[in-house]
Amino acid sequence: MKETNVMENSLEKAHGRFINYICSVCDDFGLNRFVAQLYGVLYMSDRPLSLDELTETLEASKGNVSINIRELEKWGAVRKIWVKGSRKDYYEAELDIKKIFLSKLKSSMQRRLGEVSGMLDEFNEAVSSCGSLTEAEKNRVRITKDRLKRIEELKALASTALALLEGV
Amino acid sequence: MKETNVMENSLEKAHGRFINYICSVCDDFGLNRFVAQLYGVLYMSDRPLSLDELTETLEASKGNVSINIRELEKWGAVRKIWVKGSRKDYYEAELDIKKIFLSKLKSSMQRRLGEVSGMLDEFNEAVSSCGSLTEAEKNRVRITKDRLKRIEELKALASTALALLEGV
DNA sequence: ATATATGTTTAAAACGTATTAAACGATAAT
DNA sequence: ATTATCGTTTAATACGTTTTAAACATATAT
Repeated sequence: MKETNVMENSLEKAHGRFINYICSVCDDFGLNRFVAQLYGVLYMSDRPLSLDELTETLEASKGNVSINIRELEKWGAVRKIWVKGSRKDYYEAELDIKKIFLSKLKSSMQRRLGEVSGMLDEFNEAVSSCGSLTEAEKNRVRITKDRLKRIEELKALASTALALLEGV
Repeated sequence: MKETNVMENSLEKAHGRFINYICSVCDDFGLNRFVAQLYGVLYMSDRPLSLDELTETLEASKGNVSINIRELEKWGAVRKIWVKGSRKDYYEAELDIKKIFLSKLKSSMQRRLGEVSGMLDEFNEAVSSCGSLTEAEKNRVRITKDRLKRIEELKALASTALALLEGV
């Protein structure tokens, strides 16, 4: 056996382990494992790969590759590359994982903060629009107000945390 | 219609919206929606609730409640409360959501960092244990080394970020 | 113009996870 | 001791998501 085969094999094995790793990170965030596999292959590749090559490497249908590579594109995790003399689409990985992560975090955070604001408004309206109450009812309102305050604080905290992370 | 019913209804509606909200946050992190519902009900409750009450409120089977409430307990998101004169288990929510989030983040981060270390070791071994290579092979090794360096940096970054978050 | 190469869409199948109902075990009340 | 009350476990089911294969659309080469 040639020595270079040893390298190929052990490198391949390590690449496989890397892909497994980011798959399980994807699991943690409720993301499709296949996008992780796509990204992993591209991240470790020394050149842009075509859909065909990805289909072959990952032994998946081209429909599956097509759908999920565009998902990655939306996140800015991969980008389409034009290759001279070829009609195919080629993709390469964005190598700055922190950038990908933060941009995704930022956009979802913004949506979330908006949702929380709407929710808090609804709560405040519900709480403020009530007149004479029994003791038990007063207690429920008191508790709800306390929870509102906590969520309000949490919301502020989330903004701060995001700003901090961007600065790291 | 009594004015207090208005309060009950609008409060209930707002609580429902809150639960929907944290359900969708759970989705973002790949968590079971039902744990969010359980937590939401307890978070908004003015007293500890029994498994029976949770079963009834959420119209779920007691097996389901049993399994998922223990999941929440593991995360420190709810705690069991002893109620005098009752044989039932009662639960109340941990109200400090930041604390729950960080403790979960911390433990999973620690596991992850360990995994990354193991992975990097494997890579370094694979890369270093190869002698004479063709030009193409040299290139693959060069790329792999570059990716290793990036992951290494990311790992350090993650530690820093976690420490920062804890300080917020 | 036609055929070929490519990426996308879609309806059906495969798959994994969540949920249930029922059996079970343990504890406390009678 | 027996019965009633709880919580847990488990095997089967329901459910949603992912994946596929095939039809489709589009563009390029011949």
